[in-house]
Amino acid sequence: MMTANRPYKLVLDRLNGVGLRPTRQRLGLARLLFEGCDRHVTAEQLHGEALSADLRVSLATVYNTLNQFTEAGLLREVVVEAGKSYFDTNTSEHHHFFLENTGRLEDIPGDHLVVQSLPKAPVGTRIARVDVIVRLVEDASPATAPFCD
Amino acid sequence: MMTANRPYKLVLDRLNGVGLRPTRQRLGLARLLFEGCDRHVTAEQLHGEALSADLRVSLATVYNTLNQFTEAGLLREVVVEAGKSYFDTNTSEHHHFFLENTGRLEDIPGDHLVVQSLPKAPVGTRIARVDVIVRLVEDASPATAPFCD
DNA sequence: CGCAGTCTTTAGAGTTCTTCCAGATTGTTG
DNA sequence: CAACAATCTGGAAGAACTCTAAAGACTGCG
Ligand SMILES: [Mn+2]
Ligand SMILES: [Mn+2]
Ligand SMILES: [Zn+2]
Ligand SMILES: [Zn+2]
Repeated sequence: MMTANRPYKLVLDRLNGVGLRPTRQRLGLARLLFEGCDRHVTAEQLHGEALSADLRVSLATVYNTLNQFTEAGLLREVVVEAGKSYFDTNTSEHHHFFLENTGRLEDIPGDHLVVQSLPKAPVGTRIARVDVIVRLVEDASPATAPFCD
Repeated sequence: MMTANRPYKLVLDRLNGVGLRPTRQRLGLARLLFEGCDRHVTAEQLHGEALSADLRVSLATVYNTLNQFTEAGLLREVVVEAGKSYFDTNTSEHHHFFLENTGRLEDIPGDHLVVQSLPKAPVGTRIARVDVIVRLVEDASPATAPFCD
């Protein structure tokens, strides 16, 4: 669209950086994932985007690629609903809003949310990750009188 | 084992309280769920327990019952892994440890954990629930050499 | 009681999401 | 460019549910 080579180079470096062979499919998927702003996608979604972008790739390869990228630390998997995985291009520590109506997953902006006084992990274990999911539902009345919390 | 009637009465009242007809299956499952301490079970697990306890019940009924109990507020569903639901007999507000190795889900004791400065929900939405999952992994090597990032 | 109407259970089929498989293709190395 | 391992692919398989249709269980009423 605006660029043809430079960004290619960037994702190429990223693949090389984690030791994944830069195949046509992986490069294409990586561009879809990493060339824009941060995203939260499902495998089906990404597969659809790939096909729209004329990147021929099977769904199995999309799953393989998402899992490989996750193992390599380029993505992070977020579980919000039984039976559906989201892959997050933002791998830094952060938490999520989940819009139950639409199924959209969004980052909670800034450093708003803080988890305090985490108990220590039981003996023999250590904390691998803390996930906070704030589940949102559509507000009942649209334009109502103000409402005191 | 130790009691035969009294506890039956308790779960019976509980079913009546939420307007669910006290069938053999629902009573049996309710006893397994509510007569001991708080639990976090999957449908398959509970089905296995039911069979062991000589309660003949199909897996479909276990799913139906868990979903009905959840709708009725007797249980709460917790999602920790894509493709697997846990049902929690503790319906009060609390958070969880998830032991990734064993697949066990446990309550975080006391009021240890606090989520602070939750951002306000985006317009048109309201917060339905906040889930915190602390993922634990088996502690690797106890004393390893330090490692610079 | 005895039957009707309604709710519940069930086996098995269907769905959805994801992984596996085995043969074909591609990327890399020399 | 040949050789070989890594990768890709469509379709089959798997896992976790959900639905369907028919049989069975409760309940209220006569
Ligand atoms: Mn995965
Ligand atoms: Mn459910
Ligand atoms: Zn995110
Ligand atoms: Zn719990």
